[in-house]
Amino acid sequence: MATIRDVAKHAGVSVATVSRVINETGYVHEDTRKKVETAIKELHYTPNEVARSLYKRKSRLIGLLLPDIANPFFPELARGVEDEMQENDFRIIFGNSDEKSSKEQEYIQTFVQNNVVGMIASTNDPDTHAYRKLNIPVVFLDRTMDNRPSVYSDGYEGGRLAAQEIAARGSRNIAVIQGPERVRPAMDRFRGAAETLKDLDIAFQVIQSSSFGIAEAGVWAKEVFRKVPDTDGVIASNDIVAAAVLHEALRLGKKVPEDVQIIGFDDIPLSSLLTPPLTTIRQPAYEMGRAAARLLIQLIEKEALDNHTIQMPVTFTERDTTRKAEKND
Amino acid sequence: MATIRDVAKHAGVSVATVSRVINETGYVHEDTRKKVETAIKELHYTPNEVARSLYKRKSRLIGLLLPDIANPFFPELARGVEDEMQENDFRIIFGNSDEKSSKEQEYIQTFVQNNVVGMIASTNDPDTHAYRKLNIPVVFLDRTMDNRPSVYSDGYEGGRLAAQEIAARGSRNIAVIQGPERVRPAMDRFRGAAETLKDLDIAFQVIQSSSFGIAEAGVWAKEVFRKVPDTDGVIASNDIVAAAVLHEALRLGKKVPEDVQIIGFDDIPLSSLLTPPLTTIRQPAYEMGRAAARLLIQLIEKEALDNHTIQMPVTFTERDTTRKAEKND
DNA sequence: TTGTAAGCGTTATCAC
DNA sequence: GTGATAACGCTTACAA
Repeated sequence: MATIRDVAKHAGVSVATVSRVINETGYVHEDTRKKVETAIKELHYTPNEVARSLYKRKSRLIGLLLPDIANPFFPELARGVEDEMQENDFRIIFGNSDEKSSKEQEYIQTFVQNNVVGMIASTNDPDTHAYRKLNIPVVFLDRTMDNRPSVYSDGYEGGRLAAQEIAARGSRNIAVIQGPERVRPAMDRFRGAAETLKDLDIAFQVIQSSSFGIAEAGVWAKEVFRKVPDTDGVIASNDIVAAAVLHEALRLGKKVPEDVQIIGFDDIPLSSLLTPPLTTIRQPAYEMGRAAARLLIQLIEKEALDNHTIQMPVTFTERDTTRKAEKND
Repeated sequence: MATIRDVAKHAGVSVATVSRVINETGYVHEDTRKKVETAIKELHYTPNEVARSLYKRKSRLIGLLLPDIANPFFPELARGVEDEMQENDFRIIFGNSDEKSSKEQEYIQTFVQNNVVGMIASTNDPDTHAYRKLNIPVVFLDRTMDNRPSVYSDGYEGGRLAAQEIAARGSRNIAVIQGPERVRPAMDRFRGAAETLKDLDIAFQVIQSSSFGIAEAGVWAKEVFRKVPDTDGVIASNDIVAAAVLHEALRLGKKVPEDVQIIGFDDIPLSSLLTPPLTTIRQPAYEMGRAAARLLIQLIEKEALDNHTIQMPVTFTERDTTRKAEKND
């Protein structure tokens, strides 16, 4: 690899001059600039980012910490983050936390060891010391805490919508699957749904689920029909679980949506490919990722405040696991 | 952030000594080691990886380049890579190429600028100059080239299996969806299926598809039933497309698998949640990711040869979009 | 407008 | 056993 010295020698100037043309900083004569530029071309020189990072104490790297990229909601988020970062010449160091604080700490540590300029995290404990003591900006994505920069969608409203719409479509004995307790958006959704159902005076039962994983989804689905065999509507904690519920309902010979209506959360890409296509509360995951990246960049460039939060809209996405609404216009 | 100098001062020794205890290199008296270790603890010192990387001209970072993390096959791969790397204290800089050579080049460049010690890539052109000139090991994953370190599964055999099994289950007018032409595994699958069908003397028609994306899958699915309305078996280019085909078949009122059998490729996590669950040719994506990471680590540590290739088995995963096999034992 | 040299935080060589 | 110190490749005062 050619270094800045090689370029300087080749162009017959000093390294300082080369640095000046690379960074477009300070004066440099047009002729010398040309010389330097051809030298750079000829030697295929590209600056060593590590040396830069060492001197400036900041890199063009950001850390992205997600619970589990294999969970279909997160790739969309990640893709949004990556696209926005890529367009702004930032690169991403990526890690999965599995919701484990130990892995999280480990990644946070290596992020700072690598001089990342910022971090995007989807964590259950945004308030821990580990984040507070960081002197780089952190944007919390999806999982979020008040008063910290974050991008999320309104889980409570999502839950409310789900309850309202499934009720409006005639379900009267509803099973609500409650997501993992320590996952804030899951709890928000649950609260939104439960409170709305209560207000509407509609009977519902709660099924606990302790994870969002594909592996366990089938278990929660079976649990639903074991605990509430005659349910005519289920509000699932996310689309994976909803898909599993749909699958189980069909397997039991129930008609969807005639016998049971099902509403999911997230609108992962495959939801529309299910049969029947899944009605769900959509979160704009890709856009959330992009928004988080944009916010982080603003924070890095000090163009945004430290408590900026962005709430994205959730939308009722009507497909065919719910019946047509009863007249309500 | 505390530096090695701070630690040295705090412990009343030289930086050299601190370095020795950190890296467990050279002699250091038990007592001084203790002193240094407590100093490290008290100051919460962690070595600056950037400085290390600069001096040693190698980091603990590896580059991972995938076509599109939002395509459900790749998160599994990525997760496998990440888990293995994480366990070996390597971190990942991640990028999506969108199969675009320009993005690919850009990432390769920034990977080397950041001193990555190795790279894992899923690319259509593993043979380009961009890779050949690299002086770090590269493992090609899924998309692969002979004579270069790679991990992939046997697409040809997969195609053969799909054809054989769908034929054994009675399909006689088969639609084979051919994946993108420049994607090698897709072509291998197609060849495997087409040649097998030819050998078996079974009629089939080919539907071209130019991408693996979720967005377009529905288009190819419609195409299938437009071009081959009376087909009784479709071999899809991957599970996404298979899911779309299943969806479309059901929408058209066809019975699956009675009227049409469907076989996919990959076995993405959601395939088993479809109704009916999708029969598919499974690739062990997660294990492939892990294997690629392991191989790369061996290459980095010079424990493996430069042309080491690992072929993973594909397996016929029988679920309910195919009929029970006709007696063939 | 350009060059010299210090410094970023490490590791490794060489004396002691 | 331990400590100075050069070096990794860059940026940026400061001088010229």
